[in-house]
Amino acid sequence: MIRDDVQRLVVEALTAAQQAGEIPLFAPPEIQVEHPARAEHGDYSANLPLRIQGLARMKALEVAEALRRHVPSHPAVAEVRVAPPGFLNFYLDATWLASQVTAIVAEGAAYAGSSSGAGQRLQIEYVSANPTGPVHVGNGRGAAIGSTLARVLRAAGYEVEEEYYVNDAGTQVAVFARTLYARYQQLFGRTVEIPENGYPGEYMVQIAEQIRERHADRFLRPVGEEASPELGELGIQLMVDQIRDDLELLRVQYDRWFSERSLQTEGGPYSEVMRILEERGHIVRREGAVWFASSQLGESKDNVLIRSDGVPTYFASDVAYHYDKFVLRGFDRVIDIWGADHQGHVSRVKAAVTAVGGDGDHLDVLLYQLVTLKRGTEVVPLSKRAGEIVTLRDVVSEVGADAARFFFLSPSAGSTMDFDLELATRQSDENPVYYVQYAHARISSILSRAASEELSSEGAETSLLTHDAEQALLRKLLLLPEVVEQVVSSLETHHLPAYAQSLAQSFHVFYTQCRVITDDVPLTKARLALLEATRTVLARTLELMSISAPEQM
RNA sequence: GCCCCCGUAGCUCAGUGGACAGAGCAAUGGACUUCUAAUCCAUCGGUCGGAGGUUCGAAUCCUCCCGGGGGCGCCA
Repeated sequence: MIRDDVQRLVVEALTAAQQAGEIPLFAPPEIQVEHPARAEHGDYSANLPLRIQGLARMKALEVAEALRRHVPSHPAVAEVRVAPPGFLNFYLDATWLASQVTAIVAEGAAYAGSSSGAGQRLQIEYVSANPTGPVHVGNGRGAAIGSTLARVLRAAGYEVEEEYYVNDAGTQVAVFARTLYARYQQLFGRTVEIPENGYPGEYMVQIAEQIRERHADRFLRPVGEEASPELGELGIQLMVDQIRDDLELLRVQYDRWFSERSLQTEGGPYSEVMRILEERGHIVRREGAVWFASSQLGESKDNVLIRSDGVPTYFASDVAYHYDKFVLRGFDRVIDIWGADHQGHVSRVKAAVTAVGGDGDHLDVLLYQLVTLKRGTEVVPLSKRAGEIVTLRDVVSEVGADAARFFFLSPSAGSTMDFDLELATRQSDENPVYYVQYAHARISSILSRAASEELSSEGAETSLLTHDAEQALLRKLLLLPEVVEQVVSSLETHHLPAYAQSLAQSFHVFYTQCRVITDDVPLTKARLALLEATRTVLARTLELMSISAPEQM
């Protein structure tokens, strides 16, 4: 991408200036090239002179002047200027800029891809909500972030596997099974209370009904006896099916659903990690429990792996699960996306990964702040145990997958977000996703009209694209590869909706100021080429977020 | 008490070492006989929570304080 070229020019200029004896010899720091905030400062800016003024024992402006004299010529760069207090500013060539539309259209759906992750296998795990209830709005945020990140990382060349970790073991599942059996018995007229800390939600009744429909009274046992384990398993399976369906409504699909219970088979990952930890001296026994001696590894405390009642903790499963990811399946990188309430879990999992033979530094845990659901100013409780359960399905069916995804992706993961149902269901121009999609529909409309008039961009003379609005749009088109790279390196997906909005804005301004189809055939051709490039980039941006790009609205 | 995240325009949020702090929405005033007005243009709006410090340069880094959220050895 062009920014890398500019960076290279700066490096070459420094080397040449040093060889010419105009700047003393020293190893240069990292070269930073950025977009100046103000257009008058050019398209790209290097702060190198300011950063090396001390090393060079020269004034920054003198350094900048020396560098400027040695910047090699480049077809994309029209001019290089020195600006106080010591910036080196690069101005793109208008004709070169316009010529990029051809390159963009040629790349098509592959535009802004790269090979920076080529050859690396990456696993990304997200949502992984307990299968004891439907996924809620907060899970939706993790789902949108995770699935988008997976797409972007694939675009950057990583071999990505998306996974959902099904917590089908442990106490919550047992409580789920007891609740289900109570509901099931109720369907047959028995007066049975659901367990005290069970799951009161209506969905449990529906699952019980599904089971009754398929299996009639097969799971009914004499009064007072416990349910057959099979009933609980069946219930979990039905719950997982529903979670899968709900997530698909948000256009989220996994490569694999990984069962927690599968870790605990004889000689499986769970017993394997316990053996490894024991061998390496990371186990202590105290107060009847088995602990991971993480305080020896710099953690603030030890953590329980097996409770005094003999039941392994969630943490123990997680260690086994990450052992499976890193050691057994050999992923080069692993990304976990968790709600911020799991924050305390991060460092101990990393420590454990390293302790069982992986590398905790190859694990990135992305935390997103929880979502506050609102109706206007009123806060709606999300808890699975509260009376009103607002599921992800409810929200998606109200506002649509496009708007839901755009909403979830817009704020940075570290910011808490309010999801206002009232605002999101209002399908008005306040909703930014329509603004972006409308740009795509407008472009499609013009292109189809051009096609019907047998006009095309073939043989377009792109150098005619000199209007300010055209040039601004062109600059925006060139930005997507940088945005993608930023998402890859920061794992922050919120840059995508922001970019989509600013790209749409540049297009709408262009649309207002420049008529595409006119009697001026050469200009019409050039502008059709620009439209094709814009549609390519806009569609690509939306596709990375799994948001649809409508032909008409 | 300790740890993590957040605090930026009326609201929702970008910007996390660069040049005079931005966007959307809201508010106010304009623009359609023209390829989609779900659009565009203009105006209004900020002691960047507070105080010190580091730096050529701080919303950004460091220290302390205030406010909101989350977490802290046998829940997940």
